[in-house]
Amino acid sequence: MKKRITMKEIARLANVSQATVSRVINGNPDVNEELAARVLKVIEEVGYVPNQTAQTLKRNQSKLIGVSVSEMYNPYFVELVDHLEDKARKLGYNIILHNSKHNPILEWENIQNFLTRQIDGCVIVPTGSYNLERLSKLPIPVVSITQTVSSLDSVAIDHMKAGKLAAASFIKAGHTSFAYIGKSDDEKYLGFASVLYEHQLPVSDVRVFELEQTSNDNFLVRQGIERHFRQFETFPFTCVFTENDIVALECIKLIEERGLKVPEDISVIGFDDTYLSKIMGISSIHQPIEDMVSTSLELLINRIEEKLSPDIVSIQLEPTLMTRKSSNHRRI
Amino acid sequence: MKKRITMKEIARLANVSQATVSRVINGNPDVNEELAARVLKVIEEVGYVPNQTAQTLKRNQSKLIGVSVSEMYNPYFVELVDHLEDKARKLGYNIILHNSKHNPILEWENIQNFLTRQIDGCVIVPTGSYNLERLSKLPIPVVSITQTVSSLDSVAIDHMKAGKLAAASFIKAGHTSFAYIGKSDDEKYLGFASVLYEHQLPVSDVRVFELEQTSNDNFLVRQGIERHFRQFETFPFTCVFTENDIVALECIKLIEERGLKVPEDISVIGFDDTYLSKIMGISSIHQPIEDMVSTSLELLINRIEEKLSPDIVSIQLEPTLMTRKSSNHRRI
DNA sequence: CTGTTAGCGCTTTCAC
DNA sequence: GTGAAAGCGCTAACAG
Repeated sequence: MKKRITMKEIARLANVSQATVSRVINGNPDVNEELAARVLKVIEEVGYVPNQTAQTLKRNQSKLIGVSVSEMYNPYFVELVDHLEDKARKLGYNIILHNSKHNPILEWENIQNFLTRQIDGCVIVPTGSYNLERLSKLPIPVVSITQTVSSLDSVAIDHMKAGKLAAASFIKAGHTSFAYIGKSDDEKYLGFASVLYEHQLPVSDVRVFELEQTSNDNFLVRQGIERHFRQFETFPFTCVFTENDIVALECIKLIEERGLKVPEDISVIGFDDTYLSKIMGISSIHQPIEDMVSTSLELLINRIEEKLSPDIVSIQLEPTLMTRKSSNHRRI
Repeated sequence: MKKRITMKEIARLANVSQATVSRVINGNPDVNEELAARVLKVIEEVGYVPNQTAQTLKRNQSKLIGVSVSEMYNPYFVELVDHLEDKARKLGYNIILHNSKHNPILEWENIQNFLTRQIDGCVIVPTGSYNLERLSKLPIPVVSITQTVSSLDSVAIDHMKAGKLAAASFIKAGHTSFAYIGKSDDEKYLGFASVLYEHQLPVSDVRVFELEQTSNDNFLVRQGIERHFRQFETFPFTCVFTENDIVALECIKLIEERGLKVPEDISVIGFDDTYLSKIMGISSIHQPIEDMVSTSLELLINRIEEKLSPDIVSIQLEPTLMTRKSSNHRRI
């Protein structure tokens, strides 16, 4: 490797001390203008860039943020990463990205790697609860994004509220028989069910379909839904709320392959409001990604700079329902 | 910030010298077993992780690879990033990600930032030719991925061949009138046209539709295609080859909104073979992403380790056509 | 086999 | 205002 130019070299060329070069670079105001100009000129000429590694070592801050997401198949997480990168850069930080692939072991390895890299803080989409305990004991701040967890600072939407929005929308459109595809212990579903309950609708009749795969592999998602749907000659529900947009899309395709129409026969509402739902005209619960990212980063950086009381901060943002073709139909 | 534990501290606790701790960590075989065990025990107990920043400074290698992609909307690039991260990690490297958003200025800023971070090498999806010159003069190796460029090492598919595959497939299915949506100076199109020419089909009649946006915003893609399509009462072509899957998808939607059927009336072949085409049953040119990523990384790392002759390496991989519903129809 | 020492590139007192 | 010097955490000769 060609040797990179160092500050020492700049100092030699500009005929000043290394300390002065450092001062110029860091914008120290009380450097003689002429000297500063000379240094800047040399820097420009040789295309010197400071060695941030050395700065990190000396300053004991890397300006690096670890980002761990649980997957990249769902476009929702991609948008998250993209905004995190962009916003972090604007705040003077870089991100170092890891995909934990829903694997807690890999997640923990990644965290260790982050530590090794001297990251200043970490934004994480947790794989589950497996590492939360250790995560909260890390010597650096950690913010959980998209999931509210009790042991960490977190920024997420109000999932309960999201479920309520979907249910309310279905009820308003005249639906009386419901299905939900996703985990039954998810707050989305609790919110969904609670609204039905409030309207004295038979919550116990809601068809809840649990899937092993809800992303990663569309074929498996499809198979999972199909397995559940196969048990019905005719569907005992007129609307479906799904855990994410990928599931919603596969669900709609399966319904249409039966010769039924969406939304006329069955309405569908997805989750995440990714471009998948936008392209395909699928109604979906919108998560304000940019807000979530800005909020997370602000929170994290405040923690890094130790400006906050030690209490855990838990921020919940408002979901909104984007109604599109797939649920734009009134029953009876 | 809580003070992180250092090697010195481990040395003190294990009652050995710092150098010995270093030897143990780096797996130096000739350390007394008993000592090694003692050191390992302390490391385990206090949860010590080495400071890679210091290692970087000392060893003059960061084990960091810069990755710059031109966008994240097209799922193709996401897959690329995901595999790069995964594969790099397995090779002992981490990636630092930047999105240049098709902006050469931002791209160059990102590169400078990479340099600052002491990356060992860089994998880039160039925004265009704007920075290629400077890129080739960097003190670290750079590999262009997905695009073959003359001034840098590169790994890409044979775009010419890809265009040929699409054309050959259309011709075999009996098509005689063609359209292409994408840049006309793209090798894809050159390959496409060359096959028509070989078959004595009227190349000059091929409808070439250039788009300003081919990703980023589906609505704009849609509008772009629509603007071109609007000029026809009936389409003067029976098949369309598109620059990427997003364009293919929007194209199909617009055709179907006209009451035409895909593939019966018009066949469509996309590009990239992303999950979009898989979900939607769109025929597409497959790029062997994993191969491309492995090859790029191998090449890059060989460069980093200076095991290669200085000649520019240009690797072209084979594209394949994945035939799905959107082009699965034989004319007459 | 193990400890001592120099120094990676930078920032930051501390003198002058 | 500027330079000299110490030291961030680690590795790698060099001695012993």
